[in-house]
Amino acid sequence: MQIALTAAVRCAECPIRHRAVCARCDDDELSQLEGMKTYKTFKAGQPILWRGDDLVFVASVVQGVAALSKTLEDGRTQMVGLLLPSDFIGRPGRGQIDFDVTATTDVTLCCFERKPFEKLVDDTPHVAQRLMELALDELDAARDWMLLLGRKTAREKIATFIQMFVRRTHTDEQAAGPDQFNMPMTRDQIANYLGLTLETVSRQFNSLKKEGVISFGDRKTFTVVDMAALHNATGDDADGGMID
Amino acid sequence: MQIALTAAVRCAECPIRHRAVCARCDDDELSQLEGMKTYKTFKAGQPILWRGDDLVFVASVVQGVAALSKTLEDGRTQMVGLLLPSDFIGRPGRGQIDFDVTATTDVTLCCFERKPFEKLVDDTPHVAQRLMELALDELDAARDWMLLLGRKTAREKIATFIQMFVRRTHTDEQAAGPDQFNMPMTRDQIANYLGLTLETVSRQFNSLKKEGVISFGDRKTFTVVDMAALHNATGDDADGGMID
DNA sequence: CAAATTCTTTGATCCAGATCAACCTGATGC
DNA sequence: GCATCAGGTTGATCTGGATCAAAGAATTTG
Repeated sequence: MQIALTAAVRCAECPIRHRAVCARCDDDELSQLEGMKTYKTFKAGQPILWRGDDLVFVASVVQGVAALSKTLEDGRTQMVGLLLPSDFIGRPGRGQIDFDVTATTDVTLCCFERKPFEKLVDDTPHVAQRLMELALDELDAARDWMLLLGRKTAREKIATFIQMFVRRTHTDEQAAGPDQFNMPMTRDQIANYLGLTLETVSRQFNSLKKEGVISFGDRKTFTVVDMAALHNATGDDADGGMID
Repeated sequence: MQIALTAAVRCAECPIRHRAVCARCDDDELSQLEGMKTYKTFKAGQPILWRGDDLVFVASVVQGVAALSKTLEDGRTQMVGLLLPSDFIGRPGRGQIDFDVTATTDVTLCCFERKPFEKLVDDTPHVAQRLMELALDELDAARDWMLLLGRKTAREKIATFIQMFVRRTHTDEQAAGPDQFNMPMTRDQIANYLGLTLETVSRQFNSLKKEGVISFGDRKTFTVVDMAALHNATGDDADGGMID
């Protein structure tokens, strides 16, 4: 889990920091792909990609939240990744994916055809390098999540989730206050991300609220009242394991 | 989780397939690093790297098993990766790691200094590409494990673990029979990998044995008697989600 | 605005797996 | 050979979260 958002620069043509595609949008690599860019939108709940689909497009999330998830034979599912604005779908050399991608909220994607994108990657070493960096970030995040799923209590899972979400969110434009943030996911979706049930998620949220660690007015708007207490509840040690 | 072992070729100089460093050892990229290569061995239980350590070396596992693990403040730990022979430690651009690496059995590593290795990566596009591929394989494996940790029952976890282990192992030289294999990990280590306790691991192993799915003579030697039943017990659907 | 629908909360009960506690078994050393 | 010790098994009990159930909000629809 990374604290710092990458120092990505806003692409001149695009209402989004292309965190994944390009950490230095000012270098204009992506301009080579201008004209091949299309926006697609998906309604909350809609599938974006199914497991096994051919990846015709790669895409940046412009707005909204999407989720990567895996399902067992009998229907139990587990989210294995969250895609927030600036996150990227698609990797060089991978024409298929092994998970479903679903719109968690209404989502806008900025899509590029796979072919020219791969050519760009091949021709531009530092873009390739940047994509490697991002894959490794995802790997780190996945491993943090493995620790959470394997060993944390329900309370610790919720606290970790809130902390992660605030960190990924609170520099964004839509941040309404210091540690206030919008929670665009339902209890059920959060449960799927944390390996819990929705009832347990609800109970733990309310217990953190009762203890004055967080508070929420509107059901979608949270404030972290006591950041230190929240961190304490995560079970992580002091620095939270951040590398960069 | 990948079924197929990569078609890596044995390096002329090295008693190991350099699965990670080089899928085409016959192209001799690694020969550029000859002379910088050192072997290091670690006794079972010994730490290899601590979280936060600077990575002076990158390394291939030649023999034995090592584990990546993460620890909570109060000592609970979770393995977040297994390193079997031919697996690789160290990524281009990452000078530090965010987990501990420990020898699970006695381990031999083939180490290269980080600096010349990174230069090799920079100068050799298809090695860089290969490393990206491997990072993505690890990411896939991590996500499979997230599903396991978050949603599978103890029985399903054990069955999945055995299946994974057989698949990663049974083409190796040391494989004694068709589906017979050596289990170099203790119940405790397996528990740490699966997010269980050692007692539960023991009970589930014995219950699978009682049902005739597996059998074991020596405590370290297992045979999968009924592969179909084993797969059935994993909770995964038919093809197990393999991409390549 | 009422009705329908989708989320959320809250309570009661249950159970898979953790925890606690012996005891067993095989390997290593002296 | 016996002692020690690290791992493994097996049983009894406990408990965190799941499951089942029902009753509130909020939001959407007509």
